[in-house]
Amino acid sequence: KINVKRYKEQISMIGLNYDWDREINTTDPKYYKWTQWIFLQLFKKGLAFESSEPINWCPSCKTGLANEDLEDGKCERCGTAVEKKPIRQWVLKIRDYADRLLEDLKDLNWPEHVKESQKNWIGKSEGAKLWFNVANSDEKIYVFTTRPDTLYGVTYVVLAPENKLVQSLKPQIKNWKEVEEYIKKTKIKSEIERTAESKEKTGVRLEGVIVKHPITKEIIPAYISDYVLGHYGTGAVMAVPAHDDRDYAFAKKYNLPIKEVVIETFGEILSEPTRRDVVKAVIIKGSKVLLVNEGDEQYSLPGGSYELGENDNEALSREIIEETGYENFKINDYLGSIERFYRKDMKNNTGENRVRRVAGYKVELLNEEKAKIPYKYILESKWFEMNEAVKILEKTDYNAEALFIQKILDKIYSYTGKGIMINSNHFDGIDNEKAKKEITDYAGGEMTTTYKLQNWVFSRQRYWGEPIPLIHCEKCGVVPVPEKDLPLKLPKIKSYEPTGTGESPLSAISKWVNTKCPVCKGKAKRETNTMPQWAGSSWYYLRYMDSKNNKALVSPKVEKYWAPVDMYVGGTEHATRHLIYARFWHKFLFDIGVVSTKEPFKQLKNQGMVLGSDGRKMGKRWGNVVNPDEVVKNVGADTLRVYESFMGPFEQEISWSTDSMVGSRRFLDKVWRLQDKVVNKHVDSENVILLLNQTIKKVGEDIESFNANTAVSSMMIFTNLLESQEKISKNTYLNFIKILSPFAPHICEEIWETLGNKKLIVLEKWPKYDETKLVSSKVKIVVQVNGKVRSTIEVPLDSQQNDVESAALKNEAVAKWVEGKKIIKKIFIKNRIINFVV
RNA sequence: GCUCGGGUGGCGGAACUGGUAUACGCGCAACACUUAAAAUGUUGUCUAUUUCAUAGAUGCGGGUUCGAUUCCCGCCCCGAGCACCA
Repeated sequence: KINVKRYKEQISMIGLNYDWDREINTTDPKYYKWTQWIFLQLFKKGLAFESSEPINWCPSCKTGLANEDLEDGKCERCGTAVEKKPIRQWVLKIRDYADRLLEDLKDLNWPEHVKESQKNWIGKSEGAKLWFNVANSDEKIYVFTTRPDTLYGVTYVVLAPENKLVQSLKPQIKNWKEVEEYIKKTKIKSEIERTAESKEKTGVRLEGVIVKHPITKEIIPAYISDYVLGHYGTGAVMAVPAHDDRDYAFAKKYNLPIKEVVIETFGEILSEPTRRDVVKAVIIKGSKVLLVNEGDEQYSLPGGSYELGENDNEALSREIIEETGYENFKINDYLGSIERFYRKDMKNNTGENRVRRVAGYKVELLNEEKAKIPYKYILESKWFEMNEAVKILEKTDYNAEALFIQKILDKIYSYTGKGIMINSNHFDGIDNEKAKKEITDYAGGEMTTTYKLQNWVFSRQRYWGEPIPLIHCEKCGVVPVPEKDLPLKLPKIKSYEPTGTGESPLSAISKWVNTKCPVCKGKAKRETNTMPQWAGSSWYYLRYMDSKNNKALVSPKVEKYWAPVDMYVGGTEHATRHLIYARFWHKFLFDIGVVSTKEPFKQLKNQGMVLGSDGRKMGKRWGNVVNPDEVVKNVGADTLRVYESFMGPFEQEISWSTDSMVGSRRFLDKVWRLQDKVVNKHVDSENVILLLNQTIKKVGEDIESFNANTAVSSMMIFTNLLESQEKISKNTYLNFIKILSPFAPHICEEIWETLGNKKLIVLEKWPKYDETKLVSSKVKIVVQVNGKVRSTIEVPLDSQQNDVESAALKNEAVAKWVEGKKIIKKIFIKNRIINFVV
């Protein structure tokens, strides 16, 4: 109460006012009655459920937290690293609204980055659900994948350590001890540790678990690894090392097979090409790579086509020796294949339409010894820096081969792009995008959608918070508190300390906890968890519309009149918290007919924070807080208001600068002194009349578009003009005072009264500007020669091209540049510019 | 790594739809008023040069155009969001 009072005082001190009749307080039982009412509606619609899954637990605050309450895996309030702990809790099914929350973003007039944040947070991902059978078991391993097209490339499956399936498979797991240990180790790792170690993959094979590939029926191994997350998708993945970086890293570490099923294609796909497959070597020496000269300024990687019966290694070894002469090398990583189409008419072609499957290998040169007698196919070879070689190859017919070098440079060996299918039976040759659905169908899976958005952990084990209005009855189970009994108030209590056991402090108040079941009148206990701080703020804007209504949270008639909120201003930190929760509740209230709009806030703006003069967030920590009381005392409330308006764009963070503030004070002093020039009857010059009308227009528009800084700037310009006048008409001055009054209400009221007005200036209407007096009868025209400004001339408004031209050419500064030259072209834009091209 | 913003004087920042870049304010300098200071006013203040002028500057490099802070392509830097999301 003390804080509210103080805050109101400060607000009033700087001349801001609100309709305090509508004031609300989310902690007032009269208000939270309706917060509880909304919860009951959610409960009745099955959107609130009890769960005891592991959730984020802050050991310092001793309470569970929602995902949205974390920052980098730490508690947003105290910065403590959260743990995963199974706690009985109430959860809201915000996920059921994920699609609508995403879809309806499109029509909102919100800052792009806020929409983007919400989009990321919701994290919609389309793919397929597939399953793998486990031999000698009824269990199936379900996986979610966005790449069902790569199903033939699966060489193992991985379960999240926390996946329940691991427990069900226990009888078959021969190395249970090892597996159990790994699960334990994962559990104690905090979320941050788990992601921090992302480079090095770890895991344990589930020995004895025989998994069958759904199509090929091949037996593949199963692993658990913490690179698979329990709470996303199905908590299990099919691993395709050839087409996923993470699977590749894991496969390399545990020596698992890598099977390529999608390859990139180059060139246009031809009908009836001749096939001639080749194998190519990326021979590395330090940061350099060897290219061979194919003649005609064409370079390529060494290598060539297979001879009868040769496998990749044999063909490659032979080709390297033949083309480069090097004899001692080791063939290392397979770099994947590509398919390259060569048309007849290409530079280095022998006259047939040809397709080549090009397989690449990384080759290590052991020493630079060459064969004594050169082979007849030997080519001139040359070492290049790898990134240089990429550029050279890209200019040749062999451009596709640059990809192999790029893979080494990027250190990424899996291919995640588009292409055509290979090694996939009858799906070979088709486009991988097309294969997604076809292979899913063939494997008996289904296309599905997953979200990153987690359901909302809605209960807290704190005292402060709205009690969740539910009753646990021994016979009837969970029963809602009857609506007529709302609000369910918090009991008075001595100790607010959290218990730390995962139970709220309320659980210790037996008088409050023990109650009767509203259904069977038998023994029952109250729910002791409370709601998070977000609950009351998720709908408060609706209560402003009808703050005193005790029959409904808002009457439909009133809601129809006011809603939705036209302009909502808040900090950017609300992007993935309050603004998601409020949208969710609003949509729910829409579904049950309480509100008439799908979205709560039509337009959103993020105000930029005023930072300390050191550029840091104001706070005790840095001792850089600017106290408004002091500022008002020193320079006045109006100066503070003008300065804050003028300092910069509304949405931008700006450092406070007491030094710059004097400009605003000087401006107001000037305005004050202008009173001395005011004369009752005076005809202002055309300049003054024009600028007055322009300024009225601009300030009005700037206020609407939140550009207070340019509004103030234009008023300063006008003031400067008035200052240069001997006399000013009272009418002009008073019109100006009217438009200044929202920025500097105190001084303007004073001037208004001094000049003989009886009523307050705030009651005055916004002045109208005269459309006919916005533009001068003469305009300045910029004269350019070859696009360079050479002079400006003054001509009557709306002068025709001919008149402007002759006037411009008479101008000395222009004539100088045009003299003796031929004018090729003239560009004329009315009232703006004339440009001679010579 | 992906996505979204942004980069303009010594500083805060302005510039409509491609049409005089640097408005307005701060700071700084000189001058006027004053015994002096403050306050106020006047003038100047992007850079270089040969300073009545010319040339070059809106993160860097290209392009389109008579003309680009504005549009297109490639890069660099800063801020924000997400991040082993299968």
